[in-house]
Amino acid sequence: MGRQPCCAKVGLKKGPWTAEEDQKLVAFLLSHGHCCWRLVPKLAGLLRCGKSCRLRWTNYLRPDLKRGLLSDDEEKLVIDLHAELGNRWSKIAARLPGRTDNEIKNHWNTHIRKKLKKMGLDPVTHQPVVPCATRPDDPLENLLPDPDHAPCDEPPKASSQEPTGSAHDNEDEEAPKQDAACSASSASAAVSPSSCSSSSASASVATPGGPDAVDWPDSVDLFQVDALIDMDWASILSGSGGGDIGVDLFDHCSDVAFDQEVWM
DNA sequence: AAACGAATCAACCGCATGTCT
DNA sequence: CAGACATGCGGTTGATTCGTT
Repeated sequence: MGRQPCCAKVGLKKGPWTAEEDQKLVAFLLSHGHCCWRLVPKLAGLLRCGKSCRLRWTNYLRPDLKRGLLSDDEEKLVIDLHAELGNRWSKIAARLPGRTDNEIKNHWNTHIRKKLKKMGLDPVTHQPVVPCATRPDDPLENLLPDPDHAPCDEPPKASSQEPTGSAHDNEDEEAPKQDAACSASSASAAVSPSSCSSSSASASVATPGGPDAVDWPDSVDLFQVDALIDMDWASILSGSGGGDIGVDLFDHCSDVAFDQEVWM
């Protein structure tokens, strides 16, 4: 049997999220945390699949997200970590509190890669680029002005990505638990550890961020969010009797001065 | 001011992995 | 142990924004 698609695709919305959808999702997650993402859209009253909700929360709505360009220090760290870990964006993001794997991946592809190339470094191996002329077997590529697409710029994957299994096996041991707990790729982890959420959250609030930065009100207590994430879902669901969870989704939002207008 | 191309980034897709029964 | 299912991850796409002509 093939696996079920992540959601019954029929009737589910795709594409950019509206402010109203964001509001529903945030209100729901702040009130109840999440148990299984598949149920979140249903319970929050969203016509989205759980995957989409998770992604939206992880990459955009989480209260501890920093917004805006990576600082020089962060960029340096990303480069170092990439040299160490390869394209393991989630692992890299885990070492940068308040940053998401998607954000780092995008930043890498749009900014850092170019920078490294300008510096004459191979963005994959982090070694000085070997001139294509040394590869006479591919005359067509040698004509390309942009090394981006030249094969000589793309060494065998194994050279930079860890040899299958090895790095994968080690990385979790190498990464301190604390850092892992700050993982940007896990919504629950992202808001739960007090050590990182408190620091990164304050940073995110303080950071001017991009124009569309999610401006979380100071009154959002991330420790409280932490607790919410770990709520007793069994009881919530058993009392829900299906779609109706018996809780006003926006009930708790007065506490956090929830205002989507302000965010956007 | 309009048209065009490049750059950016949010979101999607499919596969991998972990967990449960 | 195998199959089903949920979640996580990395690659890719496409809409939007920005800069240049």
